Amino acid sequence: MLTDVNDILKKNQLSVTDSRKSILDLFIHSNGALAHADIEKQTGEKFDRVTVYRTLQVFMEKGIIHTIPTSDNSIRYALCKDDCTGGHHHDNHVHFICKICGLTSCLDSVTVPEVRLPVGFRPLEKQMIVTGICEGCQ
Amino acid sequence: MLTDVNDILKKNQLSVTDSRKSILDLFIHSNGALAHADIEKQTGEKFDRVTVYRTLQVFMEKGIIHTIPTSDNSIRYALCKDDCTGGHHHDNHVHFICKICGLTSCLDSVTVPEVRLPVGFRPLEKQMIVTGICEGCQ
DNA sequence: GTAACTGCAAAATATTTGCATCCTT
DNA sequence: AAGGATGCAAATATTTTGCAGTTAC
Repeated sequence: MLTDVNDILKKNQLSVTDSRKSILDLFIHSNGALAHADIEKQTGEKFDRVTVYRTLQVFMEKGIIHTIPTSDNSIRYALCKDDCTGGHHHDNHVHFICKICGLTSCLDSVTVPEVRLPVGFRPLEKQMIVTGICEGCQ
Repeated sequence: MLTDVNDILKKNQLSVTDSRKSILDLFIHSNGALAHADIEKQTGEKFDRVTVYRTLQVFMEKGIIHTIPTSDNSIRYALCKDDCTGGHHHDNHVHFICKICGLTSCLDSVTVPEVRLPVGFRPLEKQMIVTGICEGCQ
């Protein structure tokens, strides 16, 4: 997996700018998923709120990050693996949300199991979110 | 399962009011999950937006409804089964979202499968959301 | 009658859009 | 130099809060 932000941006035909570098770097060095607010704070509010929105949007379109929906309306974003390109997400891993510290992590080693749907429903993508208590909060 | 709105409200120690009756009735007679906006429209905008917020909140606290998170930030609500009481949700069914018509349904007959998490993660609840094409849109 | 619920107004928050300026290539 | 990205201002949308009047019990 590419870890140099410049390479990742170039590979995705994005011009290399300050905000994109910083935000991408944040994702690479963070061990959990990030909410919009986290990104603003952790970049020291150096970038305009609007820039953060647009950067996240572009990263989503390019398949660099994906969203993790949560039941409390707070969307979080996390890095995709290499095989997610051009908005086609194959993130077949389980997401874990800690009830105590709120840490939202991708359990890359845990694949979402298959399920058998009732007749008439054709599945295309599946997501699984487990909430509980994480390593650090035990 | 109780289907009379008055009974459900009383059983949950809620006073029986117009808005609560109408909104609960909506849930009972709708075959998919509802977003805030759906509820406003389908009640003919008879109730204040704020009342809808507060009603949903109370229904959530009482375990009458639960949320279904979606990746596009649009939370939807659906009726809980009987065994969800006092905010403790045991909705172990899979949720399905149709890519075409947007219908969000609870597949009550499909249970969320077990997964084995890495050491250190203690699971408490799990959710599974499958997106695809529903019966009507095939 | 009293406590709880509603609607209105308004505050607070979140998201989107347009446009002039600046930066990357 | 040209196209794209950013920041600012402002429009729009969403959610929350306070309070006075109304309704359920």
